[in-house]
Amino acid sequence: MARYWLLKSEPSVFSIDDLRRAPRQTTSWEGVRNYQARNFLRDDMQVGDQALFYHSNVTPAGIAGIVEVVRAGYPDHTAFDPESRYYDVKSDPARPTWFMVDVRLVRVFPRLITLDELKRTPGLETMLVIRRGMRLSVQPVTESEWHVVLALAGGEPALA
DNA sequence: GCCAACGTTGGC
DNA sequence: GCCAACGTTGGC
Repeated sequence: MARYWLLKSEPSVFSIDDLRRAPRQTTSWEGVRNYQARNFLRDDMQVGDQALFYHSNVTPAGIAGIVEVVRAGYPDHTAFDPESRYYDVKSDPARPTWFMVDVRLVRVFPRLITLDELKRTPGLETMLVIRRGMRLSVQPVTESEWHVVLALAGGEPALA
């Protein structure tokens, strides 16, 4: 049973356009350094799960499209690379602390679904991403929330 | 750039 | 284990 997720990325670091131009429109979701998010990546995300691609720390913030998990959790090797911005001196390759998944672009929405719009949409009242102070960068999304968001995106799928 | 909210660290 | 200090996130 596929699950639904929301993945945050700052577009100045990695945007949905970057993913669209990436080889095979696939990327590793590296650099998550929060334990709760790590647990989702390591333990819960499965091949075939789909995720909303959320642009954070930008005006306006919002959902830009959909990705699909194509590889389940595996160690985030950037934690072992001193040259990486995600290097973590305390992460032991023999017992990795941090994990990542691979995702492939499924769809770019014809327009950004803004955070403000999410907040005003019936059916999304308890969606995690609209919660004040919610910093979790990997979040579960319920099936009903998923369908409401896709209805907002509207129209025919804008395929990647 | 500001700053509130949050997660982590580390002294005790 | 407590909790103040600190660094980061992320909306605005």
